[in-house]
Amino acid sequence: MPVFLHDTMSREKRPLLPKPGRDVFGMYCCGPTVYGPAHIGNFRTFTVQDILRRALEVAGLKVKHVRNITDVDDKTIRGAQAAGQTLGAFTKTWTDKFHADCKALGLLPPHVEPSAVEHIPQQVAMIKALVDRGHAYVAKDGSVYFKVCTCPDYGKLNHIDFSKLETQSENSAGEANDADEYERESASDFALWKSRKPEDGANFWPSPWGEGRPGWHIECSAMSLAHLGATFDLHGGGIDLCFPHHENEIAQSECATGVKGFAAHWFHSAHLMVEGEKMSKSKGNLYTLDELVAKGFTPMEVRATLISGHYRSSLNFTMKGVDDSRSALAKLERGTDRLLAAAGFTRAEFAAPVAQEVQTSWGRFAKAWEVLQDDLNIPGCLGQVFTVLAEKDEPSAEQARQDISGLAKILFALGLELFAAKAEVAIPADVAELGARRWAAKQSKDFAAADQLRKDLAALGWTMLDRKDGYELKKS
RNA sequence: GGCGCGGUAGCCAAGUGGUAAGGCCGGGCUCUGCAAAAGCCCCAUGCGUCGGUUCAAUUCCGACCCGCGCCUCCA
Repeated sequence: MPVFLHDTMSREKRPLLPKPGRDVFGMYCCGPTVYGPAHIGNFRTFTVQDILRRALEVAGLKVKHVRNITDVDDKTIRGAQAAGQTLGAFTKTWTDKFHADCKALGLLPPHVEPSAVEHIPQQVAMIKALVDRGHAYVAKDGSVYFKVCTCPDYGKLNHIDFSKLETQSENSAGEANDADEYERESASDFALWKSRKPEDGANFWPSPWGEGRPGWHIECSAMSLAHLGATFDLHGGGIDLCFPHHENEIAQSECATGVKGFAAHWFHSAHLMVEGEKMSKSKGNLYTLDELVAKGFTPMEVRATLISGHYRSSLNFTMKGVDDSRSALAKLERGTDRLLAAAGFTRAEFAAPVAQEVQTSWGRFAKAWEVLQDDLNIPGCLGQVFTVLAEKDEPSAEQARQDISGLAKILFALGLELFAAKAEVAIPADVAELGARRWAAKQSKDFAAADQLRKDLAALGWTMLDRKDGYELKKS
């Protein structure tokens, strides 16, 4: 059975399969603008996309996952100038940081990660096609704009009838939407090519219309065309990109290639709230992965938190939520350990299946997989996993082996890596000594002394956990 | 105004026309010198409000209340 997913354009849940005659499922996801560290809101979207890709692979599809790097726009140019760096050096710094964060969060690298700067000739070619076909015009200053009124079905993704729409007098940022100011014929028209301005510094490229740089929307159209063709299977991004970015992509691509059906399926994920509030710079709640790690959370705990809600619902990210995820992951590990013991396997034998390998057995986790396949219901899937792990009857070794096969695939699809080596917390010498003395006191049944030493340890912020044949010191 | 999303226990969060998964927290028990850890058990007669359809609605329909998103470059 294929994976079913809600499609933004048709507003229906539809099966995900490659186009007839193709054997690879092509998916394009709008990637980060590399002008600073990505925040957890960005990573929610990328994590959900990662799980979709993993689930498709577990389902047996060959997937080509393309996710771009936006490395030229207002923010990257301004950032590079503020840092006194070239655009390339500046964006490389943040691209590297993005990759490091992705790896920590267990995101599989996309199969292709195109850079906008490296696809400027393709963008120019696409703009030229739009001009030649009468879908774009050149303004006095050499900028090129897409002429929305030449695209009759513009608005089809967002179900907006643009011919009837009154243009707003200002945008969401409170700035005037003044067509004249931008030399546009209509306020709905958008820039394909921006003529060179002094503040762009060294960041300009040649074009038939003079020096300048590409507009934002055209990047994704050109890169998806270059790597997936005029039509492909799925296009994803955060819900905020639905309009205008994705609407514009459709218009540009379909008008430039003359081929309708740009993306067969549109996949949008909802936004993250933080502690009940919308994330914003002014509120200072744009957490980065580093900030959460500094608070003592592991990236895997952050990942588990980011997927604790359905992708189409906004999720309230809280520190308590990450704490909850920590406890839940620990419970998942204990349950997995029990199952491994019942199957006669070691942790080392519990490896994630290679992506292309399709094992036949789901064991008791068939239901969990079924739930995940239904519009990527991650919380429902995890609920099923816990339900099975909590079942009373001890499974037979054979049953447990089948279960392990299913569980490994589920956890691979979710990208949840268990049993990661915990960071060793250095134990100060004085704490270690108190611990040793308490253990000795306990062994000699001097419980009064042992209790006092436990209190001393607590005063230093440490907890002592007694085992049968030893003890463990943990920071409390 | 246009186009959408959502309101389920203390917190988070699935789901269904036939009587509410799961996680966290909390409580109880077992184990234990103590403390933990672990295991077991308990924890919504209720799913924003009011109507309607139905043998039956949290689930469908309508109205209303509340929260949220996008509407020109924010994942």
